[in-house]
Amino acid sequence: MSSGIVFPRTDASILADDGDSLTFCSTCAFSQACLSEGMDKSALSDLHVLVEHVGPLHAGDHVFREGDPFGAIAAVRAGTVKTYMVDPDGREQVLGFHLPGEVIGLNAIHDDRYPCNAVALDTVMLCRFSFPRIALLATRLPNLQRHLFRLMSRDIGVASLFAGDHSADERMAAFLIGLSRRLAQRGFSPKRFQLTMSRTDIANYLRQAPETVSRVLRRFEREGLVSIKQRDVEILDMARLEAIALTVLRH
Amino acid sequence: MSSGIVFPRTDASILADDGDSLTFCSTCAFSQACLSEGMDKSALSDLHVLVEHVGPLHAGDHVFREGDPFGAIAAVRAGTVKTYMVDPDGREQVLGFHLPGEVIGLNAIHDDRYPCNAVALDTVMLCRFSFPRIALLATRLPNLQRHLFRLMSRDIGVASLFAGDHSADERMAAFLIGLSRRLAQRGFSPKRFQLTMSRTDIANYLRQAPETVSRVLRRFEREGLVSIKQRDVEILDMARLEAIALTVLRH
DNA sequence: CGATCTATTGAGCTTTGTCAACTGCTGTGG
DNA sequence: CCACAGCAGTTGACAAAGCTCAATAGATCG
Repeated sequence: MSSGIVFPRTDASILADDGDSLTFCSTCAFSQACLSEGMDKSALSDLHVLVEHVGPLHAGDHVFREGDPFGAIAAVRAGTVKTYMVDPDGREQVLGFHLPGEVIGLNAIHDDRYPCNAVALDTVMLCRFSFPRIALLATRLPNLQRHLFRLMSRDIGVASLFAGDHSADERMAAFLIGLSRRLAQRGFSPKRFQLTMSRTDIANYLRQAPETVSRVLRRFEREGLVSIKQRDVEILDMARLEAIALTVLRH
Repeated sequence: MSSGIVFPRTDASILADDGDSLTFCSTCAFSQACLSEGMDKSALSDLHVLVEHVGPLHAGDHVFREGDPFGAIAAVRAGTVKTYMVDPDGREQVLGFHLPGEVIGLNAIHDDRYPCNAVALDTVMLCRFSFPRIALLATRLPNLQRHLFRLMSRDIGVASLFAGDHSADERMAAFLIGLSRRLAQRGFSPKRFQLTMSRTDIANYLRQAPETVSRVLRRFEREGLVSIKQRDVEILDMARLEAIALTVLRH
């Protein structure tokens, strides 16, 4: 990391938790969410029995590939995972970027195969949960069932956010604000963060040409909305950026 | 209906089932799906206790509105339901069209409110399922839980289908093929059907101007792919239409 | 049978994509 | 340590897909 910005994602204190994480796993998405939804400690320990800690994966390593038989969902503990499909012409379609605390693989339940690829963009740590086992456990733990339903329900909505027809500016603003909020939710700085994905990936995700992404970012910078050095982003005018993103994000 | 085409959707024999439907409900989405997934008859009767049959609703009637407290999901038994959101500028965004056999409201679980509006486009019959009750039942009936997970998982994928950047032709072809396949799945003709939604709604759903929709449809007609009289569609060259739709639908 | 709404068609324009050139990192090997 | 290769990102000029505006045609419903 060449700049002076410190990114908690790679903070040693989080990685150092690993030793204890099988028994407590303080950074695991499920544990945190389940606790906050009132699940008791004994239920949590049930949950941890079926957790498999995976990683570290390195940039380019795949978590799963399109067509693989579905067996498990995974919570991202550290790093960024990109999900994408390859269309019949061989063109890549980026479906999403998944940050610490987020769960991938929920769209594979339907036909028991992963419908997309998932690849690490940087150093990634995961918790894998066998789906058959977590589903079985969910019949005994209504709060866990509820949590799973809510996770899936949210993904339905998220998928339709960027489906609207919005201008390049609106999409980019929404992308940056979205990242900022999701990072903030996990305790990272909402104003300064790193883009772990290439411009090409961002462009693909936003359904634009990489050139358009580049132009919009530079214009945002000229207008004093953000400061961008390579992949390091600083949001300078959150309010104005949020205003641009409003039609996409809706709040 | 002015043309000579008969549309099973409005066929008297289906509507006439209504009297018996509370006890057997042969057209109910859940019943059929659950049966086909190996759920036994006694489980089904449990399910039917918590079903509330709603309808007929008429064109323009709302099933639920954005912000309403979430209480139930609903399976469409007859007719078409359109889901849409209204963005901060007051512009409508069509999220989807829901045909007989399809379930709406799954995206409301996450924050206990419906995130969108649902309105009948024609005469609509519904089965409403109290979600708290069906979730509770699902803890006793693993097949029901499984069915719910699969329904939600599928919706995640569907939402991202039209998110790609595709040409007007590809989107329209995918829209028509998609309708055709979904109707076929429920026993309707895959070659002849009615567009229950306006051109404006189609355009909005496909993120295009109504004029573009009109032009593409007319061109498809000139090229011998389809025949369109008002809202009655006949697919003349399924193979070629599917080929155009391929990059969107992926199979 | 007119009023109104929906759909179609044409003309011009805007946004964004495409193509091409160039810059500047990063990493490797001499 | 520097030179060079290779890739990611930026910038400019141009093209094209699709949008907007405007006018017309057709359908529906009282």
